[in-house]
Amino acid sequence: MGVPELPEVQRVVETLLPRVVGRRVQCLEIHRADYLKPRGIDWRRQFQGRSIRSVSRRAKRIVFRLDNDLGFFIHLGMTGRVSVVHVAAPLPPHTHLQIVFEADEALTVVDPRRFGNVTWLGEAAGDGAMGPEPLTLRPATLAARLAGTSRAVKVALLDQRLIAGLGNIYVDESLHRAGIHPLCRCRDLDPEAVRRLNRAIKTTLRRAIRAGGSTLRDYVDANGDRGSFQMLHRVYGREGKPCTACGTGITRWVIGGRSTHFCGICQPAAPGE
DNA sequence: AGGTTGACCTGGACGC
DNA sequence: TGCGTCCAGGTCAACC
Repeated sequence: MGVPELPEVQRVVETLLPRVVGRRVQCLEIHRADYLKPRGIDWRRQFQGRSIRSVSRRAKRIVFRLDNDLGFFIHLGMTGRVSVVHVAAPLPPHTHLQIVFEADEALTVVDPRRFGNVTWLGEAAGDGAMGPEPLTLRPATLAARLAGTSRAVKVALLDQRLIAGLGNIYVDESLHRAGIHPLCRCRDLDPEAVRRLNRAIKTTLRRAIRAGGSTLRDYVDANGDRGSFQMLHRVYGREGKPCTACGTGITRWVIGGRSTHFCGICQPAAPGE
């Protein structure tokens, strides 16, 4: 499991950037055409004679712009990895795409479970349906978006249309830091709780980025380096272990079909739960 | 609208 | 050792 969420994707972008920006594309090696979306794009023609102008992050996407401003993104899904390797190196299993640059180095996309994809954007930004970025989210914006739904906060925070970039790990960690029970209904959160949540999300994500993300099994950045934020997890993956704040055993429930970890003392149930 | 469930995939963990 | 089963979660689709 790698589970690239916002912090992991941020690290991948930071480590990938110096290795690909400004480089001219020599050719594409497409090993699995159905990993590329949408169908019907002539990928080789789009990359003919082009170079990479920029690499950035939008939510969990790695967004590339070519020197003609047309773009594409890589979504790593759950087990996706990117690296820049010499084309003579043995091809790793589950390699779906290689973007070969001059000097025979290739941006290599590997994804065993193929939950990820590479998507052609063209001129579009492609993020119309996505919610705002958590790191720059203002409390009033979060409050307004939460007020529009009665779903459990755990479920809503995983919905990329509400906020884009959080996944299962960082939702659980953020809710614990904010002292909010995962089953709290969004529109029942008072302004003070929303402020705490907004701050908790940012603090959690910033610290995770600083620690290089969470490596549970096999997440690595574009340099092949592992993250260490899993050492700092307060609830995720810690069922039955003592809460770092109060010592109570961490509870694990399935909420919205997702494994959910919380402290029953530090994250009290809302009235009626 | 919100809820629930399953499908997509593979590899690793676990039980017998 | 070796097989079968379960589980992980990002996203989408189906259905109630």
